[in-house]
Amino acid sequence: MTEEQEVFLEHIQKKGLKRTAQRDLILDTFLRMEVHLSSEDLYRLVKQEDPSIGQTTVYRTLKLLTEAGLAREVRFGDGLTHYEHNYKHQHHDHMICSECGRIIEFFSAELEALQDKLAAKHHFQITQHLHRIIGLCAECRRAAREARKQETSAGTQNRQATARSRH
Amino acid sequence: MTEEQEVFLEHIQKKGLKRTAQRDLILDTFLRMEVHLSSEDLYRLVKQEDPSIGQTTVYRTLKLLTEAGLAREVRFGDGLTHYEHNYKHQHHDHMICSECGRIIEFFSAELEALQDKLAAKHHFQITQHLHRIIGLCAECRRAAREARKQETSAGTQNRQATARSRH
DNA sequence: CTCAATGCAAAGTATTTGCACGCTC
DNA sequence: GAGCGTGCAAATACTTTGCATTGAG
Repeated sequence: MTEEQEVFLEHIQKKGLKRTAQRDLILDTFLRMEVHLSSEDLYRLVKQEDPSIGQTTVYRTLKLLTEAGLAREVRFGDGLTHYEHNYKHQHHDHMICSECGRIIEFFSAELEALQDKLAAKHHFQITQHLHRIIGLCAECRRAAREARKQETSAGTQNRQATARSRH
Repeated sequence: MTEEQEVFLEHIQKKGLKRTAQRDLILDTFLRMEVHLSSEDLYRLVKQEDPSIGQTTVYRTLKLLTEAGLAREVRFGDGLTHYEHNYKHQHHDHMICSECGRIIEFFSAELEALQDKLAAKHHFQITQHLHRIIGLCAECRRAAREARKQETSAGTQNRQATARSRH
């Protein structure tokens, strides 16, 4: 019995809910994956193990895990709700490559501290935060550079620079 | 003719599109509002002026404004896409009160610089970023404190502390 | 034996798309 | 006049809800 499972059971009991095979399976599958999952992703995985399980149960269980503090909702702006671990996992934020979709996780104590300072200035009490940086990852930058080089050497006139607004 | 309108026209022309009364009206209405608007919000406003306008046109025009660099999409996690000004408006981020929904805009050069530093460390080229802090605003904190005081003075036993995980 | 949980289907929401007609350029 | 723009309705995509049945405590 892992610590997470204990946390889950405790939450279940405190709320007068029931332990079921489906919830156990969904939790285990969720715990096994170390990356962000959408409900859909998790549903597919869980279905491999128990094809009779319903999409709805996955949705409901993910909400439950979030309540229990085991998972945390993350929205990347693609319209899907993703979930990631939230129990004894150090908080981190994300850089998302708009070209290849790669997600880089990062953490900065300095950034967290600065954030606390900003919140204090506005007498704001932080519960949660979300920091998402979108751009090009190292690899896609290299690819873009190469493509540009090729084009130039091919003799075509230069197009407008590829710089974009930085927000 | 405001600068924004010129930017819009230029974009329209560059893409071989056409200027229409609807687009003008939507742009004007958008420019007049200084706060975040969802498509729905803007649709309602625009409809007051021209009841024959369609929801779809508002959606399409907002995409157009975003392309032209006049608007920027913001998702607050409520499932709606909001739009805010993006032309010659200093970039800012948001603190959102989970109690009353109030949105506090903030900007910190220090934070922006730190962010650039972190991106550089990962050889990441920033295009865009989103920083959202969720919690309680000053007013709702005060209200919560008062409520707690009342409860205590009423003689009921203390419940568990209201501290939440800070992520 | 009671009440919560499940799975299905249907409903909801937010947004996009197909299409016939209308209007810019 | 050619082709984009518009509004409507229908389609889509994700998530939630109603309900009868099943199952845990």
